[in-house]
Amino acid sequence: MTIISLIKSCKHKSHLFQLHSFLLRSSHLYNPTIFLAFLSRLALPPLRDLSYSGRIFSEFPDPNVSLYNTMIRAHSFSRDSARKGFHLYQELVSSGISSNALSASVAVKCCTKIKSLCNGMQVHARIWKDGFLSDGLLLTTLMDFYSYLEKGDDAYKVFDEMSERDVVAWNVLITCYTRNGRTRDALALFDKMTNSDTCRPDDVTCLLALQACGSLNSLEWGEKVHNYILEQGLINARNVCNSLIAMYSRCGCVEKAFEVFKQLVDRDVISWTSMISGLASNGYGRDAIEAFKQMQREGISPGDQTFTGLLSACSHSGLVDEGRMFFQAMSRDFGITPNVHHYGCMVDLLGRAGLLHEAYEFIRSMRIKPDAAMWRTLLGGCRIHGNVVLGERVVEHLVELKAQEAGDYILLLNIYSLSGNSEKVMEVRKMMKDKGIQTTPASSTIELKGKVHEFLANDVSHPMKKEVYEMLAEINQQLRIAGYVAEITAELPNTLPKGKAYALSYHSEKLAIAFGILSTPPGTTIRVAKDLRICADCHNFSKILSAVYNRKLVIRDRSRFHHFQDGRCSCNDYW
DNA sequence: CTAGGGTTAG
Repeated sequence: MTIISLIKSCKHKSHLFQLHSFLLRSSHLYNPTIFLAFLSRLALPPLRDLSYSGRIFSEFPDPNVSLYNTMIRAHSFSRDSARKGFHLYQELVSSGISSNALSASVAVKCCTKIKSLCNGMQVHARIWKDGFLSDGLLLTTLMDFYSYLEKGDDAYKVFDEMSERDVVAWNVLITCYTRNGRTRDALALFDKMTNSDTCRPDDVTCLLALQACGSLNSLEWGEKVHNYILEQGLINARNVCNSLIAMYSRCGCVEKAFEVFKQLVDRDVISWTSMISGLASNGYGRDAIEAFKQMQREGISPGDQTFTGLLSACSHSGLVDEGRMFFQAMSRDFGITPNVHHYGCMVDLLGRAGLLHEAYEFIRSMRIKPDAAMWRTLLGGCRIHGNVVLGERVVEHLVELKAQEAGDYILLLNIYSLSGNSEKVMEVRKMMKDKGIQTTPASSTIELKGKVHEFLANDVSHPMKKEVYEMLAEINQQLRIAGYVAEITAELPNTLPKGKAYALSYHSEKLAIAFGILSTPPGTTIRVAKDLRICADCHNFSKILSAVYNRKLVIRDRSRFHHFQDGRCSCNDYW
């Protein structure tokens, strides 16, 4: 008994090693209970040592289920070892030792890590055979497995067949919805839980709901969840507060995010990172940098995502020198090796600032292989600065990666169009047609009374389409009086027979804005989220609209926010 | 016979 508590109290691997030789000498190690305690300490985090524990496990004369389970679990923590974990499970199953529900649970976990549907289904079949289907914990793991592999229907099926469902099972179901593009259903589920008396939302449920609100740009929903959190006294949970900060930031309300941040007493890296990223994406680059400095003064060390936020702050605000400095400091002073996101921010930073060749050289000098997203970022820079030569070269890289998408050709098209090369524009158009490149229409969403309305480019599906189009015509007229001229760029993928200017006025964001003007009283801020990048014309349109209609307008792009007010935009020339 | 397993925010 004392030996087991001794094992449990080991804080360092070296202590465990010392203990190991003692246990060997005193032959305590052949006691299965003691051996299990020792193995668990050595194989599981925080002291996890796979090779050492693997060796003593394989040397143990007659391993039992628990020892196997511990080893399988030990392998389930990382992608690299999870395959081995699954093999151990197979070994266990064929060894004649009877496996239990826990064995299946940790095996499923391994399958999730290696993303192997077929292995997971094998385990599922075994669970069925062994009659473990009444084990809630095991089924929750299984649900998470299907959800992670984007097999939503299979996850729902498991949920359906569960006899008892606790909060965690519900939470996994919500996660499954958000992961598989059913964000609105996730919120509906949250609602259902608040009204049920059997399964009330806990902190994790709230955090998942907030995540959904953030991705839908649904401020009203977010506030509703916030109220629920206050009512239930969940506001003291740090994970909930951190999610609130992220939600408000993602809805374009940095002020509210900051309020939550201020009231949070024990801020961790995630709190700071959320705040920094929120400030960054909303155009407060300098404040993001200040926050970063304050964070260090308070003794919180930054993580890799903190730098992603910080570098994107620099790129969105055009702070080139600062960005370069932080990028260097990151590995030099903080020991964080740059990842794709960091490199991407730097390419964006240099590209937006017009240092296109430097950006190109930067990509070539990277220690990782550039992915399509990286080249696309540079292509965006070429688009802003109208660099045809480099743009063509970048597209070649994308072709080489076999990753060209419709959006890439559209960007190239824009670049040609900007330089007035209409022949090339036609050529690209033809090429897209020949290659059969499908363009999915852009989408913009706007929330009204808790309901999210979606508009596509040239949309005719909305129930209020007639009013919306009439409103847009009226807005166009009003804006023209104020000097708005539709900018003819070739942004639109789907060319309509009636010509560009026509098509241009039916961009999805304009429809959403018209709907917003139509259905909210004057003075209400209009919040629109768009899945792609806002185009120059819509940007200009929004600027003038904010003055003429005296409205605040917040548009969330695929990467950032545009706050329009009094004829100006928060991002100035860096659109 | 013990113990040991599930969701989660940047």
